[in-house]
Amino acid sequence: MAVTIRDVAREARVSVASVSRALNGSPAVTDETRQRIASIAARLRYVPHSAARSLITKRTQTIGALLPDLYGEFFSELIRGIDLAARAKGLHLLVSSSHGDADEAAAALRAMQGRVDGMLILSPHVDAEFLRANLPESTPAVLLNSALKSTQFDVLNIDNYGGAHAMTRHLLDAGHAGVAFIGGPDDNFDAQQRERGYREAMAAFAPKATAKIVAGDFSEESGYHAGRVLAKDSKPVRAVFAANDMMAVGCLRAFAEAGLRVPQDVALAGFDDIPIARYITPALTTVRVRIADLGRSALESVATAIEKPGRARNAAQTLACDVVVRASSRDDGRPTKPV
Amino acid sequence: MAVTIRDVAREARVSVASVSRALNGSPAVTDETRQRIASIAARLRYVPHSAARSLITKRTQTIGALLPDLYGEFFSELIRGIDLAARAKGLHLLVSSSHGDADEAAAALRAMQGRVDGMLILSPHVDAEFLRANLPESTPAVLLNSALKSTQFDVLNIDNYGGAHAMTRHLLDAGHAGVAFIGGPDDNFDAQQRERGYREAMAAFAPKATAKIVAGDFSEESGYHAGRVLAKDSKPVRAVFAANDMMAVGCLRAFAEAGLRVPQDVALAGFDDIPIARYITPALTTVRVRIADLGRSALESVATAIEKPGRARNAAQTLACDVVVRASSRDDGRPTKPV
DNA sequence: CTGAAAGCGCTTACAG
DNA sequence: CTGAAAGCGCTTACAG
Repeated sequence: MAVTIRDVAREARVSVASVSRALNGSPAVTDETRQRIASIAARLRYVPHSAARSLITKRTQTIGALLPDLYGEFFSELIRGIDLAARAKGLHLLVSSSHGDADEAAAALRAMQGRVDGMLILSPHVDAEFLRANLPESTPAVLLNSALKSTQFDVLNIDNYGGAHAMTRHLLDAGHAGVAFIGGPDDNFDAQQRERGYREAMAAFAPKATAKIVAGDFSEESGYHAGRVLAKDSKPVRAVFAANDMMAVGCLRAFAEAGLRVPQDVALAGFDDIPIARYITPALTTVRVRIADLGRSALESVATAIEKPGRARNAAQTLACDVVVRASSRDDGRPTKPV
Repeated sequence: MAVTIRDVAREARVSVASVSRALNGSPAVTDETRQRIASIAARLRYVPHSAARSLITKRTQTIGALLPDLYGEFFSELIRGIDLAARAKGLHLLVSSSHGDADEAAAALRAMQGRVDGMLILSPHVDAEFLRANLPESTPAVLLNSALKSTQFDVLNIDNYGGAHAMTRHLLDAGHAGVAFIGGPDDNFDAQQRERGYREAMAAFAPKATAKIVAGDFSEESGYHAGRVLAKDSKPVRAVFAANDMMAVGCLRAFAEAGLRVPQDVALAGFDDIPIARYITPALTTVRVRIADLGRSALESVATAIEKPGRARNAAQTLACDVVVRASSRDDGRPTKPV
């Protein structure tokens, strides 16, 4: 019922081989026959059967993306970047998201086997052991936001360190000598890098001040608790840098309850630039991550790995972040309405 | 290099036919051979070649999702619902998002042809004409949030009408006799349904009051302008219902500038329950849409359409919404901190 | 430049 | 219950 290459060949009075060559741009076809075949194929609305083609070419023209449950904005921005880049390269995108644990992620990864030419992997459950067990060595893959040092895969990270470093410096430059930090989960790669950025910026630009770190876990609630601790502190802090925006939101609430004004009494900053950041009062100074760029770069990296299987892997690449200054760290009398 | 069904057959000293039957659960195999074959296949890490299987079965076990650029949270929730349901059914998910115009959407739809067993389509660019031109009649498809009346496809909508109706009633019940409405884009299906819900609830529950509608276009900016108009009105309104949350956010800003307090002077409500809704001050009363449910239902509908090609289509199905009451419509002295 | 033929890795009537 | 064989729709050496 569906029209196949044989139908086109019959109609054009040529062999199926010629149809294949004409449609795939082989030079071994006269322009005239190519034209004729192309127009007949178009008239018949012929679409090559992708499975048949994959069977013989060993290519699916599809990239798989393995993603955990992610915050909405991050997820959609990432997919958007990946999707746009894939479209530009004529590649399809097979996604599997929402994996609660390592077993689910493993099952999803295995299920994609043979259906994709390469993989984009972003998952807290992924380590070297996991990949060895679930990803065939022959599958090109790019790891996103991973602590893994691999010679086998490309690794693409957000510049958590640089972003945190720059933000700490911004707060210090603004005259807030003592900057406290609210950390993220101990086992979280992003959190570790951000804390390191904070520590080193403090050591570099405020060598006399001591770094003050309160524990958190990226949740709003943990930010609230950290905020209460900081508000009660005997030596009041002049600036707080939370390792992510949600904790900054929680911290802000604690400060409000404690009667501390932001930014007049304390400056406050977060990390991620989630949409909420600009709508809370005061709008939150934060570090913006170029998520769509991350997705685009990742897609382009797998595409290259697929096209040139032998080439050397890049060292881990890192994507820049931007400091976004808003009212929460800007005590200059300007109104604190949404930016 | 990759292990095929022949390798398993050779190892198990049976024909490839038996391997196929054993692995696919055909009853025509002794339990003992099935066991032996299964364990050998596992040991060899055999994975059936999906293209080869698709070629013969005419099934890809894949659902395509065509999505426009969507607000982050909506997009990720929708994908999440679809993904979870697909996994439960052993189906893969091919996505194509971020289509700026009808041509891009058409190209994406055609590119998926032959790679999917069915389609989920959510796009403002899609109408009957578009589908006739770009979607083969034989492809099962479900339309999400579409005004289309189709006997060929299932249509799944959010209950915009019911949600707006319930919200209007809530505002009236709370004693705000005059409820004004900020509308969305004229050509937007959601916006139309929400406005209808507002009008009919007003007619039903406040027959003496006149419906007051200010135009908007779903942007924050348009909500801001509407808010300025309403604040200056000779007859001050007691409650404002914006057709989406972003406009409510803009309206809130205009009210703040005009010195109007929410909810003491005016109650305010939106629609969508975007994450920002609970973080602005005061937290916004709104209509929550069960987006993940929408995705799950849609996936299950295509799956059914694929399994039972002949069955009658459902009439357009509709998914319920919930009114979420927060501080912006609750002048009861409770603190207006985030809920 | 063009065609006949082999083969990619599966599934499934058809025999036995 | 099991196997030999055909065939799904393509691509690509191999001849000519």
